[in-house]
Amino acid sequence: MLDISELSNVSGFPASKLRYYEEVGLIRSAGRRGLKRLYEDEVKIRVSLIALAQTAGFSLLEIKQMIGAEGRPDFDRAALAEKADAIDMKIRELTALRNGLRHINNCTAANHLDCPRFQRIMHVALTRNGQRRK
Amino acid sequence: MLDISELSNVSGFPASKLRYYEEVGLIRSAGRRGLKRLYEDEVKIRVSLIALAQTAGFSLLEIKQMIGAEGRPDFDRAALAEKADAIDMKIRELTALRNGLRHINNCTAANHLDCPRFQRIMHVALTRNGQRRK
DNA sequence: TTACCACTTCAAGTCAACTTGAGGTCAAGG
DNA sequence: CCTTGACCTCAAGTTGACTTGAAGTGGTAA
Repeated sequence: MLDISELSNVSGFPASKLRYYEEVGLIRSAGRRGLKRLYEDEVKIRVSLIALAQTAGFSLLEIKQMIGAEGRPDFDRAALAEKADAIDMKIRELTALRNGLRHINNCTAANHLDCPRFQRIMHVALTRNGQRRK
Repeated sequence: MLDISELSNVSGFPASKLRYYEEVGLIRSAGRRGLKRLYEDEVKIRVSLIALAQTAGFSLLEIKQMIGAEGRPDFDRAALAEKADAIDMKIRELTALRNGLRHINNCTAANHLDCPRFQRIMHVALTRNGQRRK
């Protein structure tokens, strides 16, 4: 059991953020000492996961679908598989983007974006683009 | 040369978004016919790149550092290399996250987040977390 | 027992990234 | 020449993800 300042210290998240996450149901406190929140150790991992998923560009709502909202009510396997697939896609896109940037960095073409080599590198990522838009 | 509705069609972005991107300097119109914007073909790739980088979780400001703001003023190689490295990191984290989710999906442990196998999968991504926080 | 102070709540403020709406303009077709 | 409609500008509104500030509370040390 740790209180909010301890969790704040190990996670690097300000207390306000942790309270906010609790409010929206991403984490939960196991109880109170007086009016002060007490968190289980598990929460540390949850918070790390949240940070991780966020840098990956997922919204708090999407993250909720991944790591679950309330305490236990078993994960939605279908949603989870879907998210995993979405991440797979993102990885492929990011890989293309990274390769594209690295290519630009030692490409001599006048206009990098028009460079056919660049466009070939990015091809997979760029062409799927029209379809992705809702 | 294409006008804003054509660009909107091929990119899937509403015209308002394209005007906004122009306002903040992510794209630019090559001129006007009357008061209507005209875009060069290059812009299509730029817009795709923006979409791509956005799903990867980069802010418009960061994207500006990758694909450049104005017309030409050569890319900042250092910044570009840095971004490529950041993407590399993200790829590693996403890979861990994906593997973690897939593991959860056929793990029988009561509390998935406490499952040692899960934690080992996520280890790389989770431990770097405290350091990442500014 | 009282004072301290780290916590609490709740409302309001902030910032990025857009969207919406009102009112204006101008090239093209009739 | 005149209307039409797709574009324009600019201000204000929206949403997600928080932060900030004012006012309250209650274990703990003195």
